[in-house]
Amino acid sequence: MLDPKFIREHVDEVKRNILRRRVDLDVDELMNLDADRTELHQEIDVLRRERNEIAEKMKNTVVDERPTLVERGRALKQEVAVKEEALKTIEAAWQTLMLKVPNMTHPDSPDGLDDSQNKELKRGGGEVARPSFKPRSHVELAQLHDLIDFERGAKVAGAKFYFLKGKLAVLQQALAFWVMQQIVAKGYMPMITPDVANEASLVGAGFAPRGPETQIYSLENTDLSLIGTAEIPLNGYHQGEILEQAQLPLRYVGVSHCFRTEAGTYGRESYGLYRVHQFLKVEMVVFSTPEQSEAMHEEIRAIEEELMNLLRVPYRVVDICTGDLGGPAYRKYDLEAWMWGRGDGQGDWGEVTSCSNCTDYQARRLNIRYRAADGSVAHVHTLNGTGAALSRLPIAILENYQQENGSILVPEVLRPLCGFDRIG
RNA sequence: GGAGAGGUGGCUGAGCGGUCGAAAGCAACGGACUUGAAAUCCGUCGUACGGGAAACCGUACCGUGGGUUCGAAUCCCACCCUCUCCGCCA
Repeated sequence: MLDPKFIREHVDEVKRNILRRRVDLDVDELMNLDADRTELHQEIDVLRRERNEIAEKMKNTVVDERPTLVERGRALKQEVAVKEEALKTIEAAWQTLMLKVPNMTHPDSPDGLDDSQNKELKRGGGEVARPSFKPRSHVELAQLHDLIDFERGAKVAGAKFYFLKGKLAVLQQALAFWVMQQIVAKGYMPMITPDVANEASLVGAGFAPRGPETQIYSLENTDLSLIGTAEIPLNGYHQGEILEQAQLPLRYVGVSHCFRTEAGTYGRESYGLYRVHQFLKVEMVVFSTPEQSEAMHEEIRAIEEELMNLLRVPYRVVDICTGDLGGPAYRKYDLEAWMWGRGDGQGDWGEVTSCSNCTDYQARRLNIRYRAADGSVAHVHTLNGTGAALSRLPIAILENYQQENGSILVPEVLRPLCGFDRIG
Protein backbone atom coordinates (compact mmCIF):
# COMPACT_ATOMS: atom_id res chain seq x y z
CA MET A 1 0.00 0.00 0.00
CA LEU A 2 1.16 3.52 -0.72
CA ASP A 3 1.03 6.20 1.93
CA PRO A 4 -2.36 7.94 1.51
CA LYS A 5 -0.68 11.23 2.27
CA PHE A 6 1.84 10.62 -0.50
CA ILE A 7 -0.98 9.95 -2.97
CA ARG A 8 -2.78 13.15 -1.98
CA GLU A 9 0.34 15.22 -2.44
CA HIS A 10 1.47 13.52 -5.67
CA VAL A 11 -1.75 12.75 -7.51
CA ASP A 12 -0.32 13.39 -10.97
CA GLU A 13 2.77 11.35 -10.31
CA VAL A 14 0.66 8.47 -9.04
CA LYS A 15 -1.58 8.67 -12.09
CA ARG A 16 1.40 8.60 -14.43
CA ASN A 17 2.81 5.63 -12.57
CA ILE A 18 -0.47 3.75 -12.86
CA LEU A 19 -0.47 4.37 -16.60
CA ARG A 20 3.12 3.20 -16.92
CA ARG A 21 2.26 0.06 -15.02
CA ARG A 22 -0.83 -0.63 -17.12
CA VAL A 23 -3.04 -0.79 -14.05
CA ASP A 24 -6.72 0.01 -14.52
CA LEU A 25 -7.59 2.33 -11.68
CA ASP A 26 -9.45 5.61 -11.32
CA VAL A 27 -7.35 7.77 -9.03
CA ASP A 28 -9.89 10.60 -9.04
CA GLU A 29 -12.49 8.22 -7.67
CA LEU A 30 -10.05 7.24 -4.95
CA MET A 31 -9.32 10.88 -4.13
CA ASN A 32 -13.03 11.65 -3.85
CA LEU A 33 -13.49 8.78 -1.45
CA ASP A 34 -10.43 9.94 0.40
CA ALA A 35 -11.84 13.43 0.85
CA ASP A 36 -15.20 12.04 2.01
CA ARG A 37 -13.42 9.79 4.42
CA THR A 38 -11.39 12.60 5.95
CA GLU A 39 -14.44 14.83 6.23
CA LEU A 40 -16.49 12.16 7.97
CA HIS A 41 -13.61 11.44 10.30
CA GLN A 42 -13.52 15.06 11.31
CA GLU A 43 -17.25 15.21 11.87
CA ILE A 44 -17.11 12.13 14.03
CA ASP A 45 -14.23 13.57 16.01
CA VAL A 46 -16.26 16.68 16.80
CA LEU A 47 -19.19 14.60 18.03
CA ARG A 48 -16.95 12.37 20.07
CA ARG A 49 -15.35 15.39 21.60
CA GLU A 50 -18.72 16.64 22.81
CA ARG A 51 -19.56 13.19 24.08
CA ASN A 52 -16.34 13.12 26.08
CA GLU A 53 -17.04 16.59 27.46
CA ILE A 54 -20.47 15.51 28.63
CA ALA A 55 -19.09 12.41 30.28
CA GLU A 56 -16.57 14.67 31.96
CA LYS A 57 -19.22 17.09 33.22
CA MET A 58 -21.33 14.27 34.65
CA LYS A 59 -18.74 13.76 37.34
CA ASN A 60 -19.23 17.13 39.00
CA THR A 61 -22.88 17.73 38.26
CA VAL A 62 -25.55 17.69 40.94
CA VAL A 63 -28.08 14.93 40.60
CA ASP A 64 -31.04 16.93 39.30
CA GLU A 65 -29.07 18.43 36.43
CA ARG A 66 -27.85 15.10 35.19
CA PRO A 67 -30.87 14.04 33.12
CA THR A 68 -30.24 16.89 30.65
CA LEU A 69 -26.70 15.70 30.10
CA VAL A 70 -27.71 12.08 29.83
CA GLU A 71 -30.27 12.99 27.22
CA ARG A 72 -27.74 14.94 25.17
CA GLY A 73 -25.30 12.07 25.56
CA ARG A 74 -27.85 9.60 24.24
CA ALA A 75 -28.57 11.78 21.23
CA LEU A 76 -24.87 12.09 20.48
CA LYS A 77 -24.45 8.34 20.70
CA GLN A 78 -27.09 7.99 18.02
CA GLU A 79 -25.46 10.56 15.76
CA VAL A 80 -22.05 9.01 16.16
CA ALA A 81 -23.41 5.55 15.40
CA VAL A 82 -25.03 6.75 12.17
CA LYS A 83 -21.87 8.48 10.99
CA GLU A 84 -19.68 5.56 11.97
CA GLU A 85 -21.86 3.30 9.88
CA ALA A 86 -21.45 5.62 6.91
CA LEU A 87 -17.72 5.77 7.49
CA LYS A 88 -17.50 2.01 7.48
CA THR A 89 -18.97 1.88 3.99
CA ILE A 90 -16.67 4.57 2.65
CA GLU A 91 -13.71 3.06 4.40
CA ALA A 92 -14.31 -0.32 2.74
CA ALA A 93 -14.52 1.19 -0.74
CA TRP A 94 -11.48 3.35 -0.03
CA GLN A 95 -9.52 0.34 1.20
CA THR A 96 -10.37 -1.69 -1.89
CA LEU A 97 -9.06 1.02 -4.19
CA MET A 98 -6.03 1.75 -2.02
CA LEU A 99 -4.94 -1.87 -2.27
CA LYS A 100 -5.09 -1.61 -6.04
CA VAL A 101 -2.66 1.27 -6.23
CA PRO A 102 0.67 -0.26 -7.22
CA ASN A 103 3.99 0.73 -5.74
CA MET A 104 5.89 3.58 -7.36
CA THR A 105 8.48 2.53 -9.90
CA HIS A 106 12.25 2.73 -10.09
CA PRO A 107 13.23 5.30 -12.71
CA ASP A 108 15.42 2.74 -14.49
CA SER A 109 12.71 0.09 -14.84
CA PRO A 110 12.01 -0.28 -18.56
CA ASP A 111 8.65 0.85 -19.78
CA GLY A 112 6.60 -1.92 -21.33
CA LEU A 113 3.35 -3.78 -21.58
CA ASP A 114 4.28 -7.35 -20.67
CA ASP A 115 7.14 -9.79 -20.21
CA SER A 116 8.12 -9.55 -23.87
CA GLN A 117 9.34 -6.03 -23.12
CA ASN A 118 11.57 -6.91 -20.20
CA LYS A 119 15.10 -5.73 -20.74
CA GLU A 120 18.04 -8.10 -20.77
CA LEU A 121 20.88 -6.70 -18.67
CA LYS A 122 23.57 -9.35 -18.83
CA ARG A 123 24.35 -13.03 -19.17
CA GLY A 124 26.35 -15.48 -17.12
CA GLY A 125 26.73 -19.06 -16.01
CA GLY A 126 28.61 -20.03 -19.14
CA GLU A 127 27.76 -20.04 -22.82
CA VAL A 128 24.67 -21.69 -24.17
CA ALA A 129 26.32 -24.40 -26.24
CA ARG A 130 24.10 -26.28 -28.63
CA PRO A 131 25.08 -29.92 -28.31
CA SER A 132 25.92 -32.06 -31.31
CA PHE A 133 22.82 -34.15 -30.62
CA LYS A 134 19.20 -33.17 -30.32
CA PRO A 135 18.70 -32.16 -26.70
CA ARG A 136 15.89 -33.78 -24.73
CA SER A 137 13.46 -31.94 -22.51
CA HIS A 138 13.52 -32.60 -18.77
CA VAL A 139 10.29 -34.56 -19.17
CA GLU A 140 11.91 -36.89 -21.69
CA LEU A 141 15.01 -37.21 -19.54
CA ALA A 142 12.88 -37.94 -16.48
CA GLN A 143 11.01 -40.64 -18.38
CA LEU A 144 14.25 -42.18 -19.48
CA HIS A 145 15.48 -42.56 -15.91
CA ASP A 146 12.15 -42.77 -14.07
CA LEU A 147 12.74 -39.55 -12.14
CA ILE A 148 9.29 -37.94 -12.07
CA ASP A 149 5.92 -39.65 -11.82
CA PHE A 150 3.21 -37.24 -12.95
CA GLU A 151 0.61 -39.97 -13.52
CA ARG A 152 0.67 -41.22 -9.98
CA GLY A 153 0.95 -37.65 -8.71
CA ALA A 154 -2.34 -36.99 -10.48
CA LYS A 155 -3.82 -40.17 -9.05
CA VAL A 156 -2.96 -39.14 -5.50
CA ALA A 157 -3.45 -35.37 -5.58
CA GLY A 158 -4.53 -34.28 -9.05
CA ALA A 159 -3.00 -32.89 -12.21
CA LYS A 160 0.21 -30.89 -11.79
CA PHE A 161 1.18 -32.76 -8.66
CA TYR A 162 4.03 -35.20 -8.98
CA PHE A 163 6.41 -37.59 -7.28
CA LEU A 164 10.12 -36.97 -7.58
CA LYS A 165 11.89 -40.30 -7.62
CA GLY A 166 15.32 -41.79 -7.24
CA LYS A 167 18.32 -39.63 -7.95
CA LEU A 168 16.20 -36.58 -8.77
CA ALA A 169 14.65 -36.73 -5.31
CA VAL A 170 18.16 -36.77 -3.86
CA LEU A 171 19.32 -34.02 -6.19
CA GLN A 172 16.45 -31.81 -5.08
CA GLN A 173 17.36 -32.21 -1.42
CA ALA A 174 21.02 -31.61 -2.19
CA LEU A 175 20.21 -28.46 -4.13
CA ALA A 176 17.99 -27.09 -1.39
CA PHE A 177 20.62 -27.74 1.24
CA TRP A 178 23.50 -26.47 -0.82
CA VAL A 179 21.72 -23.26 -1.79
CA MET A 180 20.73 -22.70 1.83
CA GLN A 181 24.34 -23.19 2.92
CA GLN A 182 25.65 -20.74 0.35
CA ILE A 183 23.19 -18.06 1.41
CA VAL A 184 23.70 -18.67 5.13
CA ALA A 185 27.41 -18.12 4.48
CA LYS A 186 26.47 -14.60 3.32
CA GLY A 187 25.06 -13.82 6.73
CA TYR A 188 21.41 -14.76 6.21
CA MET A 189 19.51 -16.33 9.10
CA PRO A 190 18.28 -19.79 8.11
CA MET A 191 14.59 -20.35 8.74
CA ILE A 192 12.09 -23.12 8.19
CA THR A 193 8.69 -21.48 8.02
CA PRO A 194 5.11 -22.60 8.46
CA ASP A 195 3.65 -23.78 5.15
CA VAL A 196 0.37 -22.06 6.01
CA ALA A 197 -0.38 -18.46 6.90
CA ASN A 198 -3.38 -16.47 8.04
CA GLU A 199 -5.17 -13.83 6.06
CA ALA A 200 -3.39 -10.86 7.64
CA SER A 201 -0.01 -12.21 6.60
CA LEU A 202 -1.21 -13.05 3.10
CA VAL A 203 -2.82 -9.71 2.44
CA GLY A 204 0.14 -7.92 3.98
CA ALA A 205 2.50 -9.53 1.52
CA GLY A 206 0.15 -8.58 -1.32
CA PHE A 207 -1.68 -11.83 -1.98
CA ALA A 208 -5.43 -12.27 -2.23
CA PRO A 209 -6.28 -15.52 -0.44
CA ARG A 210 -9.86 -15.84 -1.60
CA GLY A 211 -11.81 -14.65 -4.58
CA PRO A 212 -12.09 -15.54 -8.23
CA GLU A 213 -8.55 -14.88 -9.42
CA THR A 214 -6.76 -16.22 -6.38
CA GLN A 215 -3.60 -18.24 -6.83
CA ILE A 216 -3.81 -19.57 -3.32
CA TYR A 217 -5.27 -22.70 -1.75
CA SER A 218 -7.22 -21.86 1.36
CA LEU A 219 -8.20 -24.22 4.14
CA GLU A 220 -11.86 -24.65 4.79
CA ASN A 221 -13.34 -23.31 8.05
CA THR A 222 -10.19 -21.42 8.96
CA ASP A 223 -8.59 -18.18 7.85
CA LEU A 224 -5.48 -20.13 6.84
CA SER A 225 -4.12 -20.70 3.37
CA LEU A 226 -1.27 -22.76 1.99
CA ILE A 227 1.54 -20.35 1.25
CA GLY A 228 2.62 -19.61 -2.30
CA THR A 229 6.07 -18.59 -1.14
CA ALA A 230 8.07 -18.33 2.09
CA GLU A 231 8.04 -14.60 1.49
CA ILE A 232 4.60 -14.62 3.13
CA PRO A 233 5.58 -16.09 6.53
CA LEU A 234 8.96 -14.36 6.49
CA ASN A 235 7.38 -10.95 5.92
CA GLY A 236 4.73 -11.75 8.49
CA TYR A 237 7.43 -12.69 10.96
CA HIS A 238 8.02 -9.05 11.93
CA GLN A 239 4.43 -7.93 11.44
CA GLY A 240 3.46 -5.08 13.76
CA GLU A 241 6.97 -4.70 15.14
CA ILE A 242 9.27 -1.74 15.53
CA LEU A 243 12.82 -2.83 14.76
CA GLU A 244 15.93 -0.98 15.82
CA GLN A 245 17.94 0.65 13.08
CA ALA A 246 21.10 -1.00 14.42
CA GLN A 247 19.58 -4.43 13.58
CA LEU A 248 19.08 -3.54 9.94
CA PRO A 249 19.43 -4.95 7.42
CA LEU A 250 17.88 -8.14 8.72
CA ARG A 251 18.59 -10.99 6.31
CA TYR A 252 16.61 -14.22 6.30
CA VAL A 253 16.70 -17.29 4.12
CA GLY A 254 13.72 -19.59 4.50
CA VAL A 255 12.77 -22.95 3.05
CA SER A 256 9.18 -23.88 2.58
CA HIS A 257 6.83 -25.80 0.41
CA CYS A 258 4.97 -23.52 -1.94
CA PHE A 259 1.48 -24.11 -3.25
CA ARG A 260 -0.15 -22.42 -6.21
CA THR A 261 -3.46 -23.15 -7.82
CA GLU A 262 -2.19 -21.85 -11.18
CA ALA A 263 -5.77 -21.73 -12.37
CA GLY A 264 -6.12 -21.89 -16.14
CA THR A 265 -2.47 -22.22 -16.98
CA TYR A 266 -2.22 -25.61 -18.62
CA GLY A 267 -0.47 -25.92 -21.92
CA ARG A 268 2.94 -25.28 -23.34
CA GLU A 269 3.95 -22.66 -20.78
CA SER A 270 3.42 -25.12 -17.97
CA TYR A 271 5.21 -28.07 -19.50
CA GLY A 272 6.51 -30.66 -17.04
CA LEU A 273 7.86 -29.23 -13.81
CA TYR A 274 7.82 -25.63 -15.07
CA ARG A 275 4.48 -24.75 -13.53
CA VAL A 276 3.15 -27.07 -10.85
CA HIS A 277 0.87 -26.88 -7.84
CA GLN A 278 3.53 -27.67 -5.26
CA PHE A 279 7.26 -27.16 -5.06
CA LEU A 280 10.03 -26.59 -2.57
CA LYS A 281 11.66 -23.19 -2.52
CA VAL A 282 14.53 -21.44 -0.78
CA GLU A 283 13.71 -17.77 -0.42
CA MET A 284 15.62 -14.73 0.79
CA VAL A 285 13.81 -11.94 2.60
CA VAL A 286 15.46 -8.73 3.80
CA PHE A 287 14.23 -5.89 5.99
CA SER A 288 16.28 -2.75 5.55
CA THR A 289 16.26 1.01 5.94
CA PRO A 290 15.17 3.03 2.91
CA GLU A 291 18.78 4.06 2.34
CA GLN A 292 19.92 0.44 2.22
CA SER A 293 17.28 -1.10 0.01
CA GLU A 294 18.74 -0.48 -3.44
CA ALA A 295 22.09 -1.86 -2.37
CA MET A 296 20.36 -4.85 -0.80
CA HIS A 297 18.50 -5.47 -4.04
CA GLU A 298 21.83 -5.62 -5.82
CA GLU A 299 23.22 -7.90 -3.12
CA ILE A 300 20.37 -10.36 -3.54
CA ARG A 301 20.74 -10.32 -7.30
CA ALA A 302 24.48 -10.89 -6.95
CA ILE A 303 23.83 -13.92 -4.74
CA GLU A 304 21.38 -15.34 -7.24
CA GLU A 305 23.92 -14.87 -10.01
CA GLU A 306 26.70 -16.39 -7.96
CA LEU A 307 24.62 -19.50 -7.35
CA MET A 308 23.99 -19.93 -11.06
CA ASN A 309 27.65 -19.38 -11.81
CA LEU A 310 28.71 -21.98 -9.27
CA LEU A 311 26.17 -24.41 -10.69
CA ARG A 312 27.33 -23.58 -14.23
CA VAL A 313 23.88 -23.00 -15.62
CA PRO A 314 23.62 -20.41 -18.40
CA TYR A 315 21.38 -17.54 -17.39
CA ARG A 316 20.49 -14.00 -18.23
CA VAL A 317 19.37 -11.17 -15.98
CA VAL A 318 16.25 -9.34 -16.96
CA ASP A 319 15.03 -5.95 -15.72
CA ILE A 320 11.27 -6.37 -15.43
CA CYS A 321 9.26 -3.82 -17.34
CA THR A 322 6.57 -1.64 -15.79
CA GLY A 323 3.63 -3.66 -17.10
CA ASP A 324 5.00 -6.90 -15.66
CA LEU A 325 6.05 -5.71 -12.19
CA GLY A 326 2.99 -6.68 -10.16
CA GLY A 327 1.70 -4.55 -7.29
CA PRO A 328 4.33 -4.52 -4.54
CA ALA A 329 7.61 -4.32 -6.49
CA TYR A 330 9.38 -1.01 -6.99
CA ARG A 331 11.91 -2.80 -9.15
CA LYS A 332 12.32 -6.44 -10.05
CA TYR A 333 15.00 -8.56 -11.67
CA ASP A 334 14.45 -12.07 -12.95
CA LEU A 335 17.15 -14.59 -13.65
CA GLU A 336 16.21 -16.75 -16.58
CA ALA A 337 18.04 -20.00 -17.17
CA TRP A 338 18.47 -21.65 -20.52
CA MET A 339 16.09 -24.57 -20.97
CA TRP A 340 16.28 -26.82 -24.02
CA GLY A 341 12.74 -28.08 -23.54
CA ARG A 342 11.23 -24.66 -24.12
CA GLY A 343 10.73 -22.76 -27.34
CA ASP A 344 9.51 -25.65 -29.48
CA GLY A 345 12.63 -27.69 -28.93
CA GLN A 346 14.88 -24.79 -30.00
CA GLY A 347 15.48 -23.93 -26.37
CA ASP A 348 14.55 -20.70 -24.64
CA TRP A 349 15.02 -18.77 -21.45
CA GLY A 350 12.81 -19.65 -18.52
CA GLU A 351 12.46 -17.81 -15.23
CA VAL A 352 14.24 -19.53 -12.35
CA THR A 353 14.65 -16.79 -9.79
CA SER A 354 13.28 -13.35 -9.20
CA CYS A 355 14.13 -10.60 -6.77
CA SER A 356 12.16 -7.51 -5.85
CA ASN A 357 12.64 -4.34 -3.92
CA CYS A 358 9.21 -3.62 -2.47
CA THR A 359 10.34 -0.46 -0.67
CA ASP A 360 7.81 0.36 2.08
CA TYR A 361 4.81 -0.99 0.16
CA GLN A 362 4.52 -4.27 2.06
CA ALA A 363 5.88 -2.83 5.30
CA ARG A 364 3.03 -0.34 5.43
CA ARG A 365 0.40 -3.05 5.15
CA LEU A 366 2.24 -5.25 7.61
CA ASN A 367 3.06 -2.30 9.84
CA ILE A 368 6.75 -3.10 10.14
CA ARG A 369 8.74 -0.07 11.20
CA TYR A 370 12.14 0.81 12.55
CA ARG A 371 13.34 3.33 15.06
CA ALA A 372 16.15 5.46 13.73
CA ALA A 373 19.07 6.61 15.84
CA ASP A 374 17.36 9.97 16.39
CA GLY A 375 14.28 8.22 17.79
CA SER A 376 12.04 8.77 14.78
CA VAL A 377 9.99 5.88 13.45
CA ALA A 378 9.49 4.97 9.79
CA HIS A 379 8.50 1.95 7.73
CA VAL A 380 11.25 -0.46 6.75
CA HIS A 381 11.87 -1.52 3.20
CA THR A 382 11.30 -5.17 2.33
CA LEU A 383 13.03 -7.18 -0.34
CA ASN A 384 12.73 -10.73 -1.47
CA GLY A 385 14.54 -12.99 -3.84
CA THR A 386 14.47 -16.62 -4.83
CA GLY A 387 17.41 -18.70 -3.69
CA ALA A 388 16.20 -21.70 -5.61
CA ALA A 389 12.85 -22.91 -6.85
CA LEU A 390 13.28 -26.65 -6.65
CA SER A 391 10.99 -27.27 -9.57
CA ARG A 392 12.49 -24.98 -12.16
CA LEU A 393 16.14 -25.17 -11.20
CA PRO A 394 16.21 -28.97 -11.71
CA ILE A 395 14.75 -28.41 -15.18
CA ALA A 396 17.69 -26.19 -16.06
CA ILE A 397 20.18 -28.64 -14.57
CA LEU A 398 18.76 -31.71 -16.26
CA GLU A 399 18.49 -30.03 -19.64
CA ASN A 400 21.90 -28.31 -19.59
CA TYR A 401 23.84 -31.21 -18.10
CA GLN A 402 22.44 -33.93 -20.36
CA GLN A 403 24.79 -36.03 -22.41
CA GLU A 404 24.26 -37.59 -25.82
CA ASN A 405 23.35 -40.98 -24.36
CA GLY A 406 20.72 -39.36 -22.16
CA SER A 407 22.69 -39.54 -18.95
CA ILE A 408 22.91 -36.39 -16.86
CA LEU A 409 26.02 -35.12 -15.11
CA VAL A 410 25.61 -33.72 -11.64
CA PRO A 411 26.98 -30.18 -11.18
CA GLU A 412 30.38 -30.38 -9.55
CA VAL A 413 29.38 -28.53 -6.39
CA LEU A 414 26.50 -30.93 -5.67
CA ARG A 415 28.42 -34.18 -6.07
CA PRO A 416 29.63 -34.49 -2.47
CA LEU A 417 26.08 -34.00 -1.20
CA CYS A 418 24.42 -36.27 -3.75
CA GLY A 419 26.88 -39.09 -3.40
CA PHE A 420 26.82 -39.67 -7.16
CA ASP A 421 28.16 -37.74 -10.14
CA ARG A 422 25.71 -38.69 -12.84
CA ILE A 423 22.19 -39.84 -13.38
CA GLY A 424 21.79 -42.74 -15.79
C1' G B 1 -9.66 -32.84 23.33
C1' G B 2 -10.84 -31.70 29.09
C1' A B 3 -9.89 -28.33 33.62
C1' G B 4 -7.87 -23.78 35.39
C1' A B 5 -5.07 -18.96 35.05
C1' G B 6 -3.89 -14.93 32.10
C1' G B 7 -3.17 -11.25 27.74
C1' U B 8 -1.86 -3.46 29.78
C1' G B 9 3.77 0.95 26.78
C1' G B 10 10.75 -1.51 24.40
C1' C B 11 10.60 -5.11 28.94
C1' U B 12 8.57 -6.30 34.09
C1' G B 13 4.13 -4.97 36.25
C1' A B 14 -0.12 -1.83 39.12
C1' G B 15 -4.86 -0.38 37.73
C1' C B 16 -12.66 1.13 42.89
C1' G B 17 -17.06 2.19 35.56
C1' G B 18 -15.59 8.80 35.76
C1' U B 19 -9.44 12.39 38.56
C1' C B 20 -6.23 6.62 33.32
C1' G B 21 -2.81 7.38 27.66
C1' A B 22 -2.45 4.62 31.94
C1' A B 23 1.31 4.05 38.78
C1' A B 24 6.04 1.92 39.82
C1' G B 25 10.58 -0.38 38.37
C1' C B 26 14.03 -1.61 34.42
C1' A B 27 15.95 -0.23 29.75
C1' A B 28 16.76 4.03 26.50
C1' C B 29 17.82 9.25 25.61
C1' G B 30 19.45 14.44 27.31
C1' G B 31 21.99 16.96 31.25
C1' A B 32 24.88 17.57 36.04
C1' C B 33 28.98 15.42 38.79
C1' U B 34 33.86 12.68 37.01
C1' U B 35 40.45 13.00 33.84
C1' G B 36 37.25 8.87 31.67
C1' A B 37 33.82 5.16 33.16
C1' A B 38 30.67 3.16 36.96
C1' A B 39 27.56 4.84 40.79
C1' U B 40 24.41 8.99 42.11
C1' C B 41 21.14 13.13 41.05
C1' C B 42 17.78 16.12 37.62
C1' G B 43 14.93 15.85 33.25
C1' U B 44 12.77 13.45 28.78
C1' C B 45 10.67 9.12 27.34
C1' G B 46 4.04 5.20 23.04
C1' U B 47 1.78 5.16 18.13
C1' A B 48 -1.58 6.78 14.31
C1' C B 49 -4.90 10.30 12.13
C1' G B 50 -6.81 15.40 11.90
C1' G B 51 -6.16 20.90 12.98
C1' G B 52 -2.12 24.70 13.73
C1' A B 53 3.72 28.49 11.44
C1' A B 54 4.59 26.78 16.27
C1' A B 55 3.62 26.12 21.43
C1' C B 56 -0.14 23.11 21.43
C1' C B 57 -5.21 21.17 20.67
C1' G B 58 -8.67 17.22 19.23
C1' U B 59 -9.76 11.93 18.16
C1' A B 60 -8.52 6.79 18.45
C1' C B 61 -5.72 2.75 20.45
C1' C B 62 -4.69 -1.47 27.21
C1' G B 63 -5.01 -9.38 22.46
C1' U B 64 -9.20 -9.01 18.25
C1' G B 65 -14.35 -8.10 17.18
C1' G B 66 -19.16 -7.04 19.06
C1' G B 67 -22.40 -5.34 23.23
C1' U B 68 -24.11 -2.65 27.91
C1' U B 69 -23.51 2.70 29.64
C1' C B 70 -24.14 9.73 29.58
C1' G B 71 -19.04 7.55 30.24
C1' A B 72 -15.31 1.09 29.45
C1' A B 73 -8.31 -0.92 30.30
C1' U B 74 -12.18 -1.87 34.14
C1' C B 75 -18.85 -5.03 33.16
C1' C B 76 -21.09 -8.81 29.35
C1' C B 77 -20.57 -12.10 24.80
C1' A B 78 -17.67 -14.38 20.90
C1' C B 79 -13.03 -15.37 18.89
C1' C B 80 -7.53 -15.53 18.92
C1' C B 81 -3.16 -16.33 21.68
C1' U B 82 -0.01 -17.63 26.06
C1' C B 83 0.90 -20.42 30.61
C1' U B 84 -0.15 -24.69 34.21
C1' C B 85 -2.35 -29.57 34.90
C1' C B 86 -4.71 -34.00 32.55
C1' G B 87 -5.58 -37.04 28.12
C1' C B 88 -3.83 -38.41 23.18
C1' C B 89 0.25 -38.50 19.95
C1' A B 90 5.32 -38.27 15.69
